[in-house]
Amino acid sequence: MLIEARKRAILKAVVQEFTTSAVPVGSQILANRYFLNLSSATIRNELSNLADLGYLVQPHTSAGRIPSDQGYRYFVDFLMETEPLPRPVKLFIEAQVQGAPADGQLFVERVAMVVAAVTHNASVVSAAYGPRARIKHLDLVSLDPQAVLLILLMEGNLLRQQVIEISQPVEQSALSRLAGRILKNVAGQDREEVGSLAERLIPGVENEVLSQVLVLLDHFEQGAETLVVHDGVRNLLKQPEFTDTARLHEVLEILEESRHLSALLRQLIMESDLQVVIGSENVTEQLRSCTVVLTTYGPSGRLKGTLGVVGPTRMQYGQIVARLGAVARAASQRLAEIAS
Amino acid sequence: MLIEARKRAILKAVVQEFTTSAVPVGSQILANRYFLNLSSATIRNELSNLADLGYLVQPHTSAGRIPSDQGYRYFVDFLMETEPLPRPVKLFIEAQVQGAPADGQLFVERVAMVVAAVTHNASVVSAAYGPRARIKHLDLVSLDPQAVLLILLMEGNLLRQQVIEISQPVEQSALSRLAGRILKNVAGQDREEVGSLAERLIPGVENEVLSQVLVLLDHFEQGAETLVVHDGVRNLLKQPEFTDTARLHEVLEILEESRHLSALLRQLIMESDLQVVIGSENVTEQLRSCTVVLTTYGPSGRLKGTLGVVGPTRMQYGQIVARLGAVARAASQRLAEIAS
DNA sequence: AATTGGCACTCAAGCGGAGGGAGTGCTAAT
DNA sequence: ATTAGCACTCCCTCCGCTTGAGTGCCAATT
Repeated sequence: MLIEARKRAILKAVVQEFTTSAVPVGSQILANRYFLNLSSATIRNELSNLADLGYLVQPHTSAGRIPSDQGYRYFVDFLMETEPLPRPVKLFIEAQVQGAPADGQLFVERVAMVVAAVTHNASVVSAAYGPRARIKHLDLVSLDPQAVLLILLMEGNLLRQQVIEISQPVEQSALSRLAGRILKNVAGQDREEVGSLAERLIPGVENEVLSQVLVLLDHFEQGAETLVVHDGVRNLLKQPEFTDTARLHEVLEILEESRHLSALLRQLIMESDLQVVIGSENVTEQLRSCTVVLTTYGPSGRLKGTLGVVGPTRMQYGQIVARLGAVARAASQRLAEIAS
Repeated sequence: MLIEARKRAILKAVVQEFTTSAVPVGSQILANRYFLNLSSATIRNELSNLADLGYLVQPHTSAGRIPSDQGYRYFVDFLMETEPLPRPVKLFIEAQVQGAPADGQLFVERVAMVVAAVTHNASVVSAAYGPRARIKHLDLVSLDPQAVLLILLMEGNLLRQQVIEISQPVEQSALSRLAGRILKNVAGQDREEVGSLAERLIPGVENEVLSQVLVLLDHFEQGAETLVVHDGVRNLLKQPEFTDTARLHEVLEILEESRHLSALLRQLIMESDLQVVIGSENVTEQLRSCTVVLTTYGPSGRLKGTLGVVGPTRMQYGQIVARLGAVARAASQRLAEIAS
C-alpha cells in the first residue's frame, strides 16, 4: 500500500499543482518547480509508474497527469498537510460564528454561509439535533376549538411546532397546566425515555391532547425532521469542472432536495470526526464527480450536527479540511454558549 | 402606444414561438404556422416595422427576430392569455399545498418547492408576516441565571426566538406568569399598539425582562427578519440562456444572499397583486437579463406574503402567471386554515 | 396601396485541414 | 539509476470554405 518516498513526493506535488491550476500537470513543470535536482525524464518515468499504480490518470495520450480518485485518497490519507489559517480567515470565522443568532434555524444558516465563504465551495450544514436530543421547553397553545398547537424547543435552540386536532374544546389555562406537567416530566431527559411516562401522567379530559403529544414527541425523536441547509452553490459556478451545466444540475438535484440531502448526511454519519468522500467513493450517483468533506460540531458528545463541503474532486483538501475544522470548533463553542 | 391589429398578432406569434423554441423566429415559420394567408414577404415587412418600433430585435443581420424587453412588456400588458391549468398541475398544486405543514417556515419552503416545480424556473417566497402581523403566543423560558429566551409565535405560524440577558435570576414560574400577563395585553393586537402598554403592565423585579421584551417586539415589528426562501435554481440550468455560467452566477448572487433577496421583494412590494418585471426594468443590476414575476398571498388583507418566479426574460408568461396565481390561491386558502 | 415572388446579400454555424505546442515514451548514453 | 535526445501523439486554435436560414429590396401583381 505504501509507495516509496520519491513517488509520494511526486504524487503530492501533482495534487498540489493540479488543485490550484486545474490544468493537467506535466513532467516539465514538476522538474522546474518542485524537483530541481531531477530531470524531467526521471519524473516522466515516475509519473508513468504512478499512473500504472492507479494514482494518476491521463486525460489523453499527450497530456499531463491528473490525480485519480485513488490518488486523491492516498493524498488525503498520507500526504495532506492541513494549512494554517490565514489571519483574516480566522477572524472572519470567529466574528461570524460568535455573532451567530441563538435561533437554531438561523444559526445553521449562518454556519452554512461561513463554510461556503471560507472554502469557496458549496456547503451543507445540518442542525445539532440528533435522535437523542433533549426538550428544553414545551408549550400548548389553543388555536381554535378544534385545534391545539404544540410548540417544542429542542436542544440546539430549534423550535418545532405541530398542530393537534381535538374533538372537544380545551381551555388555554388547562393546556398551559398540562404543558407544564408534561414538561416537568420531560425536560432535560432524553426523548426516548418519555414514552414510558404515559401512564404516570394523570389524564383527564386532556388525555386526548396528551396522547397525541406523546406521539409527536416520538415523531420528532426519530429525527425525521432534521434541519438541513445548503449555501454557496454560486461558488461552484466558478470551478471549471462545472462549466458544463449538466454536471452542476446533478449536484443541485441533491442539494436542493432536502430529503436527499438529509439522507445523504445520515448515510455518512460518521465514526470519525472527519470524513472525506472522494468522487467515485460516493454512494450517491449524482455526486460521483464531487468530493464531500464532512465533520461534526456540537458542544457535547451527544448533541451532534453535521457540517460539510461539496465541491469538485479537485479541491484544496488541506485548506478545506483546516477551515472546515475551524468553523466546526467555532460553531461548537458558540453553541455551548447559547444552547447551554 | 397601441399598434395595429396585424402587428399585434405578429408580435404575439413571435413571443409565443420564441418562448417555446428559444430560437430567433423568421418570416418563414410565422407564415407557415401562424399566418397561412400571408406571404413571408409581407410578414418580413411587418417584422421590420416592429423592429423599428422597438418591439423586436435581431441578434444579427441575417437572423430571425426575438422580442425586446419592450416587446415582452407589450405582450404581457396587452396580448398575453393566461393558460388554463392542466389537470395534473392543478392536482399537484392542491395536493402539495393543502398538505403543507402548519409550521410557517416549512410552509414557505413547501410553497417555494411547488412554485419552482410548476413554473420550471427558480422561485422566491417570503413568509406571510408583515410589519403589522399579530402575536399569537408568547413565552419566556429560563435558560440559565443570566439568560431568558423569548419565544414568539407570529401570525402565519412563524416561530421566532431571542435571548434576553438579565442581571439577576428570575424564577421560571415568575417568567411564565409574566409571559401570561404580557400575552394577555398583546395577543390579537397589532404589535404597534404594544408599546403603549408599557406603563400599564405593572413591573416588579421582572421589569428588566419586560422592558427588553418590548424592545424585541418592536424589533420584530419592523419585519427586519422577514423570512425569504428560494428554490428551483436547478431549473434555470436547463435554460439555454444560462449555459453561460457567468449569467447564472449573477442571479445566484441575488438568490443566495437573503438580505439582497428580501430587499428586492420589499422594493417590489406591490400595489397590484401581480407584478411582472422584465429584464432591463429590473432595478437590480444582476437581474437585468431576467424576468421576475411576483404576486402576493395570504388569507387576509393585512397578512401578506410574496411569491415569485425568477427566470430568463424568455419565459412562458401566460403559463407562469396562471400557475403562480393558482399556487397563491392555494397557499392563501391553506394559510387561512392553519393560521386561523 | 397593399401584397407578393424573385433575387442578391449577409452572417452564424458547422466542417476540415494545417500548424503549433505541450507532453509523452522510448532508446541509448552516462 | 539517471538523463539527453528525439520521434510521436493528440489537443487546441486558427483559417478558410461551404451551407443555409433569413433578410431587404425591387419590380410585378392584385
